[in-house]
Amino acid sequence: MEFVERTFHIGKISFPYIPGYFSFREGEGTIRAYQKLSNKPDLLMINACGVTHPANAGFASHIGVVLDKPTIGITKRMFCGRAKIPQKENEAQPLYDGGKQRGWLLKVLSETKPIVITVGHRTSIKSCLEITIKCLKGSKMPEPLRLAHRCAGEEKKKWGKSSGT
DNA sequence: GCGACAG
DNA sequence: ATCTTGTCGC
Repeated sequence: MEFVERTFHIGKISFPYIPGYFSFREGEGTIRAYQKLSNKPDLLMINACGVTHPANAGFASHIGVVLDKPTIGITKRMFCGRAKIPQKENEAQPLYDGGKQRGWLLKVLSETKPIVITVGHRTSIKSCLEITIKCLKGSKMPEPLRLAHRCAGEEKKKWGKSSGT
């Protein structure tokens, strides 16, 4: 795995942060940034929920449908669903919501809380976990998300207050 | 029933 | 997300 390209978008936020309604706040900016990519990826890792959502369609799922692209949703804490908490490093526990498994809790590092991995769009329970694990590179969060987050921070510093992660 | 609640 | 001191590990 190696870095290929990065793009970003700066615009005015026109919707407040309301858990459950991410798409309205960050949808446009995310799509704009995606459209600027010269190399379109085969899959998107989104820092938000997938199908573990009150409407079974969190931001990761929503963006996957809009862009017609497979997605995986990864967050630092659960929004919906129930799961046993993995204690041992490398341990994964199934995350259930709406009567079926929709993701995992993965204890990446022994000293930090597990990350939440959820099916977004056109990915499976099995593939979302496998792909995420393949993207781990020593940090709690998978490398693509870590780099994207760092990139956002850099641009934010250059342009001042105006973005949204 | 109440509190908590992806970024 | 944002603010923000001191502390810990590679």
